[in-house]
Amino acid sequence: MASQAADGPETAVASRRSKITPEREREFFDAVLDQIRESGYEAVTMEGVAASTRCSKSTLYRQWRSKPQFVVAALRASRRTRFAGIDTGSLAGDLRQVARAAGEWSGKDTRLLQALGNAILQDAELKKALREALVEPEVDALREMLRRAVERGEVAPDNPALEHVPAQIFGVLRIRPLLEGEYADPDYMVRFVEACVLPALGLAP
Amino acid sequence: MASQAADGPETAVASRRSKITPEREREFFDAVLDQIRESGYEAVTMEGVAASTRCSKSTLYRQWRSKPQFVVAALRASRRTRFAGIDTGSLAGDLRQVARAAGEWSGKDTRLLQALGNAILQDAELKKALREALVEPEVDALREMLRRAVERGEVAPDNPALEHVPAQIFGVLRIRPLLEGEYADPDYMVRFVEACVLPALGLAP
DNA sequence: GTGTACCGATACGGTCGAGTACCGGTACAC
DNA sequence: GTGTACCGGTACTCGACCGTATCGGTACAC
Repeated sequence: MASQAADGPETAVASRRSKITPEREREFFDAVLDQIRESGYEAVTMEGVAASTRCSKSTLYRQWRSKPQFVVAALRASRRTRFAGIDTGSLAGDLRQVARAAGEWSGKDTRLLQALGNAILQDAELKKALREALVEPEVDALREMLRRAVERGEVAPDNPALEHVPAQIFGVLRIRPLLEGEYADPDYMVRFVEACVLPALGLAP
Repeated sequence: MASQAADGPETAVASRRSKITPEREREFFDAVLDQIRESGYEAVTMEGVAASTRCSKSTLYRQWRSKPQFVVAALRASRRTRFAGIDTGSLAGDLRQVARAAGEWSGKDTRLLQALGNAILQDAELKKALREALVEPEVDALREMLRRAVERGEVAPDNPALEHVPAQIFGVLRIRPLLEGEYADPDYMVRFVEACVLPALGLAP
């Protein structure tokens, strides 16, 4: 936020005549997110990030006013849409692809979600950034798939399972480490979609 | 752990000739869990707990060696089985009861789970205590219901949705705050069970 | 070549909380 | 009544980390 200027689509920091290249900025962001995944939000220190990227603490504080703002910037810059673009022609096919993709990045993203744990309960800005980076783009993409399926007549528009598809998929991703001690992998996610999501939508596997 | 003796089924602290009654101990545990829910594990201080229960920090450190061990003891003492005892005669009835019960305590327990966030990634003892207190008893009770249903012939023993029922229910509980901004309530949970869990098991609502 | 402005390094002030030590008071045992 | 052992209160040590200040070095502009 502090690093975003309203003067064009160029990268954030370049507009402040900083010598930090976008690639260098990416290194900072990757480093802080990695450390969050490893040690949790509270345990991450600006000194640790500075050390691991071989820059000085001053540099980080010059670009971002505080630790929360730094992390928020890192999250915003990591916004991704991994489900967008999936369109196999059938809902079952789409959801299998979603399951595979979700299983691929489950370890990294679920861990990040978990490691930010109580931090997002305390910091509304952080929570918003997390939702916009990791959750909303994917939910939107899922809803778009479901809309297409309804349009094609694969699923009745009033099927009550429709609204729960995102919760089913993200919920299982999130909870599996706690239930079974390991992150959800692509095979597991495909089995889950075929065993639970598709039948609830009235689609035979 | 430090407060558990192997000399009988009596309460932990009494065996150490402490003047802390079990009721008083319960106050300590409730206080620390409440503060965790409110501020997160890292932000909870022994001083804060002592102040809110009008005891001294010394007392807490006399009974429990450190903050992690204190929290672990509080979790162990809060072990509950809210699903055990549900037996309506049909799986659909059982799962509706489960949904209602889960919706009731969802706010408190989901919040606790979230607030312990990254702490359980760092402290294996804490993670174990949390699983044993909040997760395993309920999962066991669920599995027992499903076993009875299979025995009654309501569900085919090889139905692939069987193994995913706990993940579906706990997953949705856990993820809803992030997706929709509010905890799952009993009505929502019942709708979810009827729209997704029962159909996947081949049971018409 | 000179100025400017950012870089890395380091040192510093301030805050906060874990865990310890010590104190006087008091309840209970015998 | 005397001893023992725990209680609450407070003061303390110690370490960690946020955020600031300062300084010499250096790349780029012109």
